[in-house]
Amino acid sequence: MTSRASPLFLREPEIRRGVELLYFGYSNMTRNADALLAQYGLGRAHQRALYFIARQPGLTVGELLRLLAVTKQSLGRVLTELTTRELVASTPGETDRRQKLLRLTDTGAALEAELFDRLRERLSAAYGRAGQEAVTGFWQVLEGLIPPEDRALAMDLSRTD
Amino acid sequence: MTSRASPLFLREPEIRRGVELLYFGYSNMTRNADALLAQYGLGRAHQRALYFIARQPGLTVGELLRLLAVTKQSLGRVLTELTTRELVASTPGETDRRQKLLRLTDTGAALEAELFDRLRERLSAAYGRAGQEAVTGFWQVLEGLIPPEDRALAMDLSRTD
DNA sequence: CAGAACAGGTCAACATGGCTGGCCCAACTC
DNA sequence: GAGTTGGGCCAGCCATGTTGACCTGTTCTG
Repeated sequence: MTSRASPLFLREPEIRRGVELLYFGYSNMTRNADALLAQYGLGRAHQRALYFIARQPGLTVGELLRLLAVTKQSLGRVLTELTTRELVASTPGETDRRQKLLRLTDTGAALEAELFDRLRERLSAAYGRAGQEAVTGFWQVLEGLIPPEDRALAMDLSRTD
Repeated sequence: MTSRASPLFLREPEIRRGVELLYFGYSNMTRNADALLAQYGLGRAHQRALYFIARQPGLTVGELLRLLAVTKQSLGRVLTELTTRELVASTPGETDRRQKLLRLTDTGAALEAELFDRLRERLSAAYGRAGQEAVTGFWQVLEGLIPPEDRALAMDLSRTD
């Protein structure tokens, strides 16, 4: 079809390679935290919530919903458990008191740090092997995978870094 | 701790950025095929099986198990459905007749192509925006996320490209 | 100020896709 | 002939996603 006119790196084998690497890379990074999660009797859904609350303390339930792109129901379950176990706490919004501003408790923060270490372990090894330039490319491609309308949301997490 | 001595791109904000982009990028790419899968009444597990069978026709059940890193039980369910719906077929191995060499039927291949198009849509847009150099970096980092002992397995898929 | 819109919580019910453990057959290996 | 291996399949469990309905309280708006 159009492949004759496309640059080499846009042809099927190169796309397939990306699909596979993305699959394997993502799986392996996340799998690395599973053993730890199991010790605490938590699942990946809990980890994701902890992660984003750690990343942006004071975010609202609605914001977290948009980030995770799951239903209120799914998130609710996870959030209730995390709150019951005193890993997450919340305070009413200041300007809008309907909102709940989420944050980690000390225990929650400690656990999140431990979980993050498992991710870091993998990712920083990969960064180190590949080098700064490669890391930049890695970011660029991944950023392009996010639909434009969602991009700001995701990028905002790095706002204050 | 050691962060003072590390190159800038190995510090926490850069690692966090990678974690997030990997999460959002992976989610968005795969989500793009969901509507199509739903039309056929299939799930992501089916797509993954179809994908790898398309990628390496004639691979055995055991090889597929290793690639997907799930249990025999989980894969079995998926494979039975795909076979019943005549999307996947198999022939006994030539040297070892216990093995089943998996391949897609014509219908299966057509469906896989359609599914792959959804992935390609996203990924090639991202590749195009980022450029050849970035794509190389993207590959390098992701490759480093795969534990060394599994790397050969994953890389073998690109053998014949 | 009344009513609509919104943030969040919760219920019941269901689907998907992981998992374990056990047990089976047929084929290959020694 | 005995043990190992490739694959299949049973029952049952768990985590996490979904829908749709409905409730409370807060905020916004005419």
